[in-house]
Amino acid sequence: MSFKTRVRFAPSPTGSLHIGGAHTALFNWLYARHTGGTFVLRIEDTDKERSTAEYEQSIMDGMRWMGLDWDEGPDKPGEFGPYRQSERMDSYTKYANRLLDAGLAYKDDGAVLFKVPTGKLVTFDDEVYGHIEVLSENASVNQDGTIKDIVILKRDGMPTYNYAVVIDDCTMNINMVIRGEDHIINTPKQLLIYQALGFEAPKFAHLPMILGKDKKKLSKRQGATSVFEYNDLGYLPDGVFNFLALLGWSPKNGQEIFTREEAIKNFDLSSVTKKPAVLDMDKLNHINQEQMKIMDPYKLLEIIKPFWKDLGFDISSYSDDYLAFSLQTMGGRGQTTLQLAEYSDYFISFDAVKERYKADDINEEHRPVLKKFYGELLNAPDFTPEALEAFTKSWVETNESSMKEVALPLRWALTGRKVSPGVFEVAAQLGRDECRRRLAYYDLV
RNA sequence: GGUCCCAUCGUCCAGAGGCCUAGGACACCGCCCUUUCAAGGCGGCGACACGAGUUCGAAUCUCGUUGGGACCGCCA
Repeated sequence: MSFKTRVRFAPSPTGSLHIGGAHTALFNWLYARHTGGTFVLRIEDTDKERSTAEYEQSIMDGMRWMGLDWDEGPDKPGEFGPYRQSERMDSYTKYANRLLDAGLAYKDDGAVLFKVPTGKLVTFDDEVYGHIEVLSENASVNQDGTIKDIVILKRDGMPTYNYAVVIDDCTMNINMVIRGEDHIINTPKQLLIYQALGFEAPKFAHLPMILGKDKKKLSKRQGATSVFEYNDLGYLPDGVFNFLALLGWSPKNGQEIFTREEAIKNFDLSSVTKKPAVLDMDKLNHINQEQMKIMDPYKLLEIIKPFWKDLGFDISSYSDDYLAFSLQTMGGRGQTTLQLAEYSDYFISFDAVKERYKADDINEEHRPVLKKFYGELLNAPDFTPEALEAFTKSWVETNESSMKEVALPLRWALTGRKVSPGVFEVAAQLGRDECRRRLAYYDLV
């Protein structure tokens, strides 16, 4: 018997895709891909006031940015569509009538309410949290503790969340519901509706919350809002992906830096943790850096290009080969794409160097020595890092100089920075002519 | 207040009764390499919330306490 997994990510288009939503979407995606199942994107736009088409678009763009593709959704018709709740009104009224006819629901002020039964023990076995049971009269209560019947159709005719999810998950054949832990408390209410309708409930897997530094639930105001902000801050989709995957989960083999393929292969719902996780930007930085290291240099280049442009650099005269190798030469320095773009600016702009470095630290007594050395260095037969370094080492020895004395000023003249990759690697990448130009500008050759 | 959930280094995770004088990663600190570190190497600091049980033996099981979180909308 073949059983195909069907999971869904069901955001409401009342805001962009934020980090918590991305986390939930990611785990659904991982589960679907790991099991070879189907990942459905359903838009829960029953709040007519706050839902917008722009947010819906933004959420989808955010998911695409993260590399989370869905198999069925508003833009990808499938046999269980439509995929916006606002377009599924027929089923909501149909089942509401069924409940009404059975005497399990009633109308009040134009709304339809589901009558919460008493004395029933509602239980379910969460894939992450284990066995959970709640007395039906405790499933939905007012602030004062009295039973509160569940509104299923609002006065405006739209279904409420707890009702629409049940109808949709059921009619869309969703068999595994993976969502945030904040919904664990809603599950008994939904289960009551499943039972009243005679539906078979899906399995549930709740995910631990992601908390801010203050250990409070991440709100729209707190921390970054949309995942796109992470892009602007310099984070790779792969970095955010890897980082988020590690919040509440870790592969059995202990690997921390992994590709999407590895994550899919190793993903396992049973090893998801229950404890809420605090978002740690330091860790994100580190993972992002590691992801930049293993990323294909030409792909990384395409991501870096816009940052260089934003920084005001014109890179049109450089080949992709030169640019990509320049990034390679950076040797893993920089934690974000933004930093990488900044740190590597001397490969694409001498103006940036000139702005930073005025050569006023050059001791005039030493200038002749430097000129002599750089003059010879520029004429080195082989302009490779190894050859340049070997040449320099022997030169400082025979001329009673030191590496520090000649290499440090060279770094300053070439990069305008105190810190850089090995200066001979930088020189080789810049090329003989460019090195000559820069040294000449500072009157060092 | 009520209901539900959670509880291992500052943070993220390992740990599913003896392998734990609790392991890894990030951060932090120190050392090393080197022409520099924003790269690399090595090391250090640092936790089982508390109390009762159960057991020959508990971070792991049970109960309680404490602490934290979520939810209590005709929002989702």
